[in-house]
Amino acid sequence: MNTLIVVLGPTGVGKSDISIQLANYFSTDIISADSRQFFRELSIGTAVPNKEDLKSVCHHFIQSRSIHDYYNVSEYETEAIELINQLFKIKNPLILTGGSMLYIDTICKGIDDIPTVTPEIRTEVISWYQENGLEALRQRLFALDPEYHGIVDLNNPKRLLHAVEICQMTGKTFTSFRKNTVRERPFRIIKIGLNQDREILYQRINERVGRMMGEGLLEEAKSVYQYKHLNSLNTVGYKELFSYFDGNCTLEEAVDLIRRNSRKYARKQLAWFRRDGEISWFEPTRIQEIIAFIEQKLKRS
RNA sequence: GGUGCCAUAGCUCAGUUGGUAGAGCAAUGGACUGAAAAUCCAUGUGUCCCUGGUUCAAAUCCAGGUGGCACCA
Repeated sequence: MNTLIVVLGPTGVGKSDISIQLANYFSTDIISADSRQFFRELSIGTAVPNKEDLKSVCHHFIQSRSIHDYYNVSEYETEAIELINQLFKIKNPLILTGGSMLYIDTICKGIDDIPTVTPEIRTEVISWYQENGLEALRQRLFALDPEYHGIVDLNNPKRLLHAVEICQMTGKTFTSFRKNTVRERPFRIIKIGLNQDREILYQRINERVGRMMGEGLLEEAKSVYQYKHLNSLNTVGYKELFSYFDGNCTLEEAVDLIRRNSRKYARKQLAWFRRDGEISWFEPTRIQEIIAFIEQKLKRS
């Protein structure tokens, strides 16, 4: 049976390094599950692997899109699963790595079939919300889909907006699309989680931000500043610098904020991964242990 | 050496006329189905610098001490 090795962990823990070592060891490719490394205009701030690494190991879904493209997790699922199935014809195991929790879960378990919202509907619902406010949005959802209204976080506008969009567009309830069915994949999945002492992780994150600045993150952010409204640029490392360009803070404050938001992101990732009982955790320095663990699992099939 | 100001949460500081303390930041936990590096929710016991004194009651008033800052010698 084919095997997908999923390498996951908080930002800055060293997923890329480990993945590249594993890819070399197993002579295979890496598929990215990183919702920001997709974008070719962003490389320093998203910490894409360096050129030599990209040359030595074949990476997929790295810088394959533009920040101007609309993209979502469902499209990613379709494309990535198709690619994985293709690659399994010639390579096994394959490696999936990245920090985007929802994207990883989508590859492992699938996601319900919900229609993609058209730009017209999205614009309409958002502007309606901006005019009428959160309470009105809640009421609109209650009228369209009382069941979802009962379970959704009523303080979270994005959740409410999406449900309303779907109801509005399809004439059906959002609930009717939410089946929560786990899709069986035709391959086995081994989840390798990387984590380390919180203090060391934070130190690594802080240092990495400094390194990014040294590599020219400021210039990179400047080059996309005019598109700052794009969702793809609502990203740690960029939004803080945009705020500096707007004159809302000093450069030093912006860089501090990047560090802080990166740390928060790491914590959020860990919170998500904590719920997943299928992950085997390792220190990022223990590459030999990780290889031995995988070898043992592979042998058992 | 003299005078003045300051000392409260990891940090920066609030604390009104005495009634045993609370903001921001940091930190931490949680949620999560097509915007996910997004979005949302929750969490504050700390010798109120120390020792005495006044008082029913002191972070708050008084005295002394210690440390810091400023100014004058």
